Amino acid sequence: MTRQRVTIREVAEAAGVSTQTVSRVLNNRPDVAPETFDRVQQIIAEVGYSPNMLARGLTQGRSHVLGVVAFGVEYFGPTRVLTGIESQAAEMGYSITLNLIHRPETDDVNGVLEGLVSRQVDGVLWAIPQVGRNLDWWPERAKRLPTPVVLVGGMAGQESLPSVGIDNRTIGRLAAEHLLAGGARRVGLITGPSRWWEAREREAGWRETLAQSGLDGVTGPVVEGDWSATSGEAGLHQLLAASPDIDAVFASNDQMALGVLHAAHALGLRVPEDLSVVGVDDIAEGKHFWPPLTTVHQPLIDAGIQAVTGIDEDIRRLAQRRRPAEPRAPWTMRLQPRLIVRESSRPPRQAI
Amino acid sequence: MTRQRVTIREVAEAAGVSTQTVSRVLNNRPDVAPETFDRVQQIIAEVGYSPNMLARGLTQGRSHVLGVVAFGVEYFGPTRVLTGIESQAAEMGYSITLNLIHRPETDDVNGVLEGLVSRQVDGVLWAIPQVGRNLDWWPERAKRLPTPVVLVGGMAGQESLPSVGIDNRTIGRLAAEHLLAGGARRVGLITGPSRWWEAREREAGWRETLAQSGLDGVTGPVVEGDWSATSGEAGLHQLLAASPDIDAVFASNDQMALGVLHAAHALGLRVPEDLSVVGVDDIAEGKHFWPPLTTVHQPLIDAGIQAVTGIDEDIRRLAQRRRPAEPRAPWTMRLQPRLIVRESSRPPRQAI
DNA sequence: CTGAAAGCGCTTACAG
DNA sequence: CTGAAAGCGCTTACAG
Repeated sequence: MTRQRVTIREVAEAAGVSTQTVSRVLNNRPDVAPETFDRVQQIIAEVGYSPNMLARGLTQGRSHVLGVVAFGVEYFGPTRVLTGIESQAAEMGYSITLNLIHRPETDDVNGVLEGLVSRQVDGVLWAIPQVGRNLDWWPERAKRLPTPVVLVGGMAGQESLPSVGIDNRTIGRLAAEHLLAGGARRVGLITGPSRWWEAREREAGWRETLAQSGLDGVTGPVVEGDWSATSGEAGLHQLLAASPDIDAVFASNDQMALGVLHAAHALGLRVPEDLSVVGVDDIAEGKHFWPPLTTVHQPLIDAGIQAVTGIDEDIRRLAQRRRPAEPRAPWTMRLQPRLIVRESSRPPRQAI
Repeated sequence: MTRQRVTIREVAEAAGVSTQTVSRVLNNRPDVAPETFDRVQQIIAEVGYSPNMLARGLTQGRSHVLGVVAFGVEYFGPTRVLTGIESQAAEMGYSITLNLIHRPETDDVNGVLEGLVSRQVDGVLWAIPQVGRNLDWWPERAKRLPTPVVLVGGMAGQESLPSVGIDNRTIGRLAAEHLLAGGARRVGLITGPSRWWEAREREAGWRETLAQSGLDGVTGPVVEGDWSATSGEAGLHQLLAASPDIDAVFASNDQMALGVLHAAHALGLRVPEDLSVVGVDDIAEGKHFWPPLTTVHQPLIDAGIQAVTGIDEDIRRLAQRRRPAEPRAPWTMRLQPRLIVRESSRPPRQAI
């Protein structure tokens, strides 16, 4: 931990050139004599020089850092998004600085934005779910930020800001269609917290699809969980209390679906014979639940990748146009979920 | 996205003072007249000034950034460690820059170190598991780094580098003791990959404890998994093939334990009556497995917190002593795991 | 193809 | 208590 950091100046002296020639080599500029280029590069390797990105950032006015603000990292979704962001960022030459928010609705977020601006990040990736009105102020706030912002994750409803999200309504639709195809006549729902936009969208997709089926009474009771397995477990009890004849349950995530499976076992209900169960997320464990869980997969890694690709484009545009810089128009990318059929749900019946 | 960034100079002009007076206010120096202080601070608020950390870092020679290198973030362990690191870092005024490594044994890691040095991080938190010989070169490499390094996570064996880890041997011991107390007479093991130091330590603790029991034949067969539930499922089959009379299984993580539960159901084995199962990690879902999983909890969030606290201390020491800077002696912190008894294992028998 | 000068936005001694 | 000067390590025009 004791090595003295070597600067461009020492490299220049050792090579017998000026510092900006070294700088040219560092940045792979074409206008350097081949011999000079090689000599400098050799010295760089010899002395183990590596450029000071702080200094570079200061002169260039960009840090090559992306600020990522994410909702925890203990949940499946955020983790996937972050994985996509990190790998794509590395790919494109960005570092990321990570801030974790644990209560998406109430945590003060101005402080972290300040911090990111202070650090001169080139762009901000906002991977916080829309809960209550926690995104209402965003368009206004974003305008006063000196960098592009991209919303990423579940929300795809923000028309006024660049965003990449998942089509949550289709998630509900896929689940309901699958349940109907398996012969369900009364489908209960365990939704996520109603303040969560994603939860409401999934519910809406579920509700629309069941209504369109024309089957009488197929839309069963709805109870609100908190995404935890424990709430899914309690949820099944409530559902059965409200409507003992339900033969299928859509849980708005896999954890709650796990709770449902657990409760069903405890009650002696057979899954899927007595009760079909569908979750959302496609967590790795789902394949090994008992029985293996049918679920709806969200392409969240992709969402992370697309968000980085998109913000990079925004950053470049901003850098090109001289002041006054104009961002490109808000863009939205909505990725499609995919049904994964396993054994917790009755298989589609053959058409007669 | 268009606001012009305001600098210390403009604040100084607006306040009618010099830039270093503004700097003093920014850094809460005592030697400023109260009226001046207030006036400057008001202007700062008015114009929405926030300091450029790149410039500050350049002059101060420290970035207030911690470089975190972690093994993925799709697994439970790394996620917990990262959560601890992030919260403690925020608490202590550090930002973190995150690099993810997906293959801990083979991925080239020099590039990410270079990158961190370039970014002038104040310290490096290395949260990569010890697999094969991937840590052998570390002590040598660390010496040539200009910043402190702390190893964090499972490994606590590195005497030559500061580190905070979990006592993995005790994990194996706790599991084996619990199984013995429940009356197990033949205990199989599904271990993690043998190239993983953590897996070997857990196995050693398990083996020692069983041997010390003096019970003949209590040490059952060992099969090697890859941490996945799928490998746990296959593992139980192999274990039974090798020794049909096993009445307990220790799985080296909860995912593999889940696979064991799955396979046991499929085979019609009752858990825990026919087979006691114990895992490691205490993942959130474990409570809702069927039956709820007995496991060994690792204080990984704490490990992350302690790592940040420790490296902060190292950073401060390094900053105080003028060159030649001497790091404090390598320190090691080993945190203790904790058994969580649920229903997948037979309860301890009463002493006669 | 290469270098002398200026500057990015701060902080650190050094005067007063 | 406050300011003029220098410098952190680079890059960006500008000359030649």
